[in-house]
Amino acid sequence: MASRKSEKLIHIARRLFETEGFHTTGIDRILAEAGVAKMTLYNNFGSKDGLIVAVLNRSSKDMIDRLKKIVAEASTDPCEQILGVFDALAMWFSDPEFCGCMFQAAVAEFPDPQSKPAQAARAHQGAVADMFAELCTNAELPDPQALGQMLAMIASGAMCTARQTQTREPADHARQIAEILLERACSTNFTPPHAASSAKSV
Amino acid sequence: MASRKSEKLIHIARRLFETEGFHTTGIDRILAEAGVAKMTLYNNFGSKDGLIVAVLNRSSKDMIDRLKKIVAEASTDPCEQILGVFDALAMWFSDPEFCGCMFQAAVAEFPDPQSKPAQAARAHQGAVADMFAELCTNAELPDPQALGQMLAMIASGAMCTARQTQTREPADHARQIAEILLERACSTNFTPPHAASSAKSV
DNA sequence: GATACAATAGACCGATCGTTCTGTTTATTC
DNA sequence: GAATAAACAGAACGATCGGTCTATTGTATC
Repeated sequence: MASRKSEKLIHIARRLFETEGFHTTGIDRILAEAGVAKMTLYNNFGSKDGLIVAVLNRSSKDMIDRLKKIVAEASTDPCEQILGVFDALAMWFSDPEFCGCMFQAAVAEFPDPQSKPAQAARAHQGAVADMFAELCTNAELPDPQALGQMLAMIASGAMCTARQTQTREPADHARQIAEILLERACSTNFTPPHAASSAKSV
Repeated sequence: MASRKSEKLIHIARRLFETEGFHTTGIDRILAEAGVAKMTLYNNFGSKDGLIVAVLNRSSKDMIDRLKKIVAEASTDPCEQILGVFDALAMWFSDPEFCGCMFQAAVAEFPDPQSKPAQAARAHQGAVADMFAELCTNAELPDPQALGQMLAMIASGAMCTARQTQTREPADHARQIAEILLERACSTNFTPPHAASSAKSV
């Protein structure tokens, strides 16, 4: 279990699914590039859909882990950390190999909301929103849950627009919007996070 | 040309592509539901890809025309009109038959940026941004071009998140963000459109 | 060295896909 | 009513797909 072969399959399949789509990428293509026999795939994942789900789950975990790490290394200030996510997006979009968010593609290719890939995409969107919400909580911002969802939505819009327009601009726009949003949230009704010594209201 | 049969094909194909995807929807299925012969499709559109492009172009035109109409009927105030777009999104998401934005799906299913469907999607995103920019110009907001792109990006994020989460919340969040953005844009460095008589800065 | 098990290559299957071809029917125009 | 062209139904094509089956090879453990 978790053999070297199935790891290789996940790794190769992820790259192919990302760059060429789920339906258009045939099983034979994955097997050839991974140098793995067909039966190994079916013994480990049961079906192509099984492999797809495995790839999605792995990708979600990897992406969020990596984001948290980048963000933690970027700054100790919670608000700066939130903006760091959008800086990471900008770097991602600048990569010539950038080809959009896998999970948005998964939802598009598997329209049935009950399908496993759609569920995985839904879970991923939730995980991203939760990550943002956690950072908002750290920043002592009001209503971190809603704010987290908004930030995740802005990030989604940036990813999808970057894919459509083939530019990195959306990341910068998204960062600006996030800045404005955080500024507003800070000044509304809670203690400003940057002036930590001030008295709490009421 | 523009015969009743090819209109029927576009109409039926649009619905099927929307609800079940481009690749998973077979030609035979479209023909059966449209009650059209196979050769009629190939005589009118040349290929399945030709039909897909025709559907995308038609959808883009329809969607933007309809949006402009809704917005014009909603209010005469340019800022209110901008927010009206997000109200329209909210209504769209509430429709139980809502299944996401066709153009996002097209980009996902046709990863090659040079492909015709990808180009159509890029053109559509540009058209939406232009529409927002025009409204921003009417509202005498600063840098309407960039603002238009931001608003289009927020709308994209809402559509994509609504699809993933199967909720209408994203539309409300998007509207809130748009409000904040407009508020900021009004008060920054230009003459506030609502208090037209105030002195210009500097 | 024998046993057990995983992984191999590759033929094979049924189904489906987009597309082409054939021959017939319908509608339009003179 | 004849002529032209469009739309029709449906068989057939080659290709590809996901998945199964078989028989062989390598590699551990006892």
